[in-house]
Amino acid sequence: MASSRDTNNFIEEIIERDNESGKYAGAVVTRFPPEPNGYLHIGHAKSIALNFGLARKYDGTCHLRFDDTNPETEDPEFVEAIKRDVHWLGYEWGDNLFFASDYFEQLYDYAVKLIGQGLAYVDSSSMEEIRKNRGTVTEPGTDSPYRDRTIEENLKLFGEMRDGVHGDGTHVLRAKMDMGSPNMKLRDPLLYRIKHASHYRTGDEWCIYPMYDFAHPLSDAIENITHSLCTLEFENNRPIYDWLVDAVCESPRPYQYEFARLNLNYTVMSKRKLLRLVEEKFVDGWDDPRMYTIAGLRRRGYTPSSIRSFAERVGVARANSRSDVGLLEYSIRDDLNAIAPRVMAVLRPLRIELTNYDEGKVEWLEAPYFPHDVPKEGSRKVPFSRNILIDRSDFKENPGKKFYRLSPGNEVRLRYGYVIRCTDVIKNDEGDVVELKGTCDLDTRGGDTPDGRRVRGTIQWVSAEHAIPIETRLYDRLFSVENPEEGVEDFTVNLNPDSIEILSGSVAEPSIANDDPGTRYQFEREGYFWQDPEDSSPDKLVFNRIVMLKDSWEKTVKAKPATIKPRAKETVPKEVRTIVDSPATLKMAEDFGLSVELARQLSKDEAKKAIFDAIAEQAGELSAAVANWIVNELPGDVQGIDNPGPFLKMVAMFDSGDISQRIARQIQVEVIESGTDPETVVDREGLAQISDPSTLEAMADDIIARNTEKAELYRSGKKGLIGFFMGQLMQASGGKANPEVARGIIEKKLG
RNA sequence: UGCCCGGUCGUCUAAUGGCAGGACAGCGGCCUUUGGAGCCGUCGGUGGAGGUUCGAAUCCUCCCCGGGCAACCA
Repeated sequence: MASSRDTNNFIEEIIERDNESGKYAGAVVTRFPPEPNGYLHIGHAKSIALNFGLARKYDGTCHLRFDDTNPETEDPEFVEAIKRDVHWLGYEWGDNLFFASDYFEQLYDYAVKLIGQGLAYVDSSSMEEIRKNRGTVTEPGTDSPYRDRTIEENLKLFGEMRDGVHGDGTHVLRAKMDMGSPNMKLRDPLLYRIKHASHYRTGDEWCIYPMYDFAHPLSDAIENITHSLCTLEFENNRPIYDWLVDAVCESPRPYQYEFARLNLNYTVMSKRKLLRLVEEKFVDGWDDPRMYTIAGLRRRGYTPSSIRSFAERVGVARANSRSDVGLLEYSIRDDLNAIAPRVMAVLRPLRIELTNYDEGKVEWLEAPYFPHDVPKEGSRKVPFSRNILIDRSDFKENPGKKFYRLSPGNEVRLRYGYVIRCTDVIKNDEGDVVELKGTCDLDTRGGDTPDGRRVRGTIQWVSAEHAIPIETRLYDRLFSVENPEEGVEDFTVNLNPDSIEILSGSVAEPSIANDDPGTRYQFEREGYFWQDPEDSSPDKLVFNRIVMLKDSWEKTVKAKPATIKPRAKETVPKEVRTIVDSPATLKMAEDFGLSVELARQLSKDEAKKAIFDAIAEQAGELSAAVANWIVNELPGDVQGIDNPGPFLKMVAMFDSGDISQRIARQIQVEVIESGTDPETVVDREGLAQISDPSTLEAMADDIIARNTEKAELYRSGKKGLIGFFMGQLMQASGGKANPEVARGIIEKKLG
């Protein structure tokens, strides 16, 4: 079976079909179209990876286009931030950096053209009137009184709008579509509005600005985009896209495809909610390492490649979904595991004095940067001395059964160091452990036990006199529930109060002083860390925890928190519905010998019922078979059957077993459309059904002989494999085998 | 309540009428100088009811559930 890596998502399927048909002569041009009004987040990263990834995969190009059509919210600061983020993620747009605002003149010309075609008009209604006339989801809208203005008048008014003679909100340009459309987006969508506002790129050159529905499709068309990918909420806008592009664009034209946006559990994703977190100081800015903005992830220490592989792993589909943030964490661990040097740091130090180790003595022990299973070289020396700092959590005065670390009287190995034993516990007046005393087995330098005794625990440590003080910042999920927005008025009530813990008294081994400040480490047994790019300095080293290590110890200790989610509630119909069939339906069933279900389905479908009604008489005894075929096998786009004779004959041939259903399906379009005698088609193509048992037996023998393992599996109980054998046989016979007979033979032979 | 879209292991995603597969998570084991990594195993799914078919996750009907749409935002 194919793995997820080499199966295509639905967009790749579309592209490959288009490449095969030569629709765009093999060209693939995508685009990432952000509006420069905020920072990019991990959801955008999915879209970026999709669009740029597709271009990369199909040897195409991906444009970076700023959709800057609303001067009131946009800012050049965001343009730079977005460019930086896209670039950081590892994608290049080369010369293909565009701005919708560069197309304003061209878009204006398109609008004029549309007016000239009678497809757009200037509406002078107020905002309230427009809103009122739009109707509701259940009621159609009503036409604007300005809808029938002459082309000349529209042209004049639109020109005046551009020239600034009208005030904000006095007129808009609308597409003349359909105020009665059940799709509300199509009720004469607005194309241009007047805004006497300065645009960050075009200044005061314009006082009318195009709306998304107008600018976006036409910008795609201008740039010769082939596949325009957006999120699901734009689905209802697609008809506008098609309408506009068809109106002004020659083929091959771009097409819009929608996919599901990324949602992550334990966080919020929308720009507005992220903005609230920043503005109300729940976090410390857009690049707070707890934020799933690109800037936040970058500062936290995520690598671009980890985000790309995350996007790859979540995939692309059309079903709304909420991905597990654990998958993102897996992605960064997976990435860093292979590249991050291991060093030792102690987050919450506890001193242990090794009373048998000479005071003032220092040994520099060899410590490899990578474990045996990471194929990378390198090592450094770490100092060992009488006073050692270990993590408080690695000592337990009353250890449980499965606690393998240090406890009074017991041994633990100091990684790359010695095996030590705890001899004394020193407490303060409050009874807190403040220091330990112990001994060091001098024969175990490097960690090996010459006598072969087993030491189960190994912990990290730092020599007290050589320790480098650092601050560590431990991040946890920003929200304490999977879906912060669910069931509450204000999502901020679900904020996790412990999403950050700052430890000012941590220490690290001295070797890190010589490293590049951008180094991502694994602090052994703690997690992946790197220096905070904003707050860390040589005087005060500050480390962010990028992600914890997977910890199966935590899990065994902590009583499983209630991860038990309420099981999907049973779906019981609110009321038991009784289907009441109309007398006409029952009569039809009676008259033609149809099952009630079949009659019901047939009467439900007007087009199919009409087809049946027209030929029912002629069908005679065959009427039930014909009705069945029409309901279940006739393609939905068949409008009518002009010449029913051949079609009836085909059904008869299927009914009598002359041809298989598969073959009948195969030839039905030709038979219906051209009225060819089905017998002619069958003879010409040699499609007669094979029902002769000896022929089929020979085929079955052959297939079974070539698939002995599968046959064995079948015999041992994997009955689903019958489908495999049937498929093989149908393929071998060109679809002509009588399936019923064939199945019987296979089942008998596989016994 | 109108229209549109969707519903496959706990999560994400394949299977395009023919073997329900993969990844993450979980569980168990092996290994281990990181309670990491790795390796092996395992648990686990087609929302429901009918219909068509030799055969349905896939096609048809009805029901249930979820999402989107009534900004001069995108």
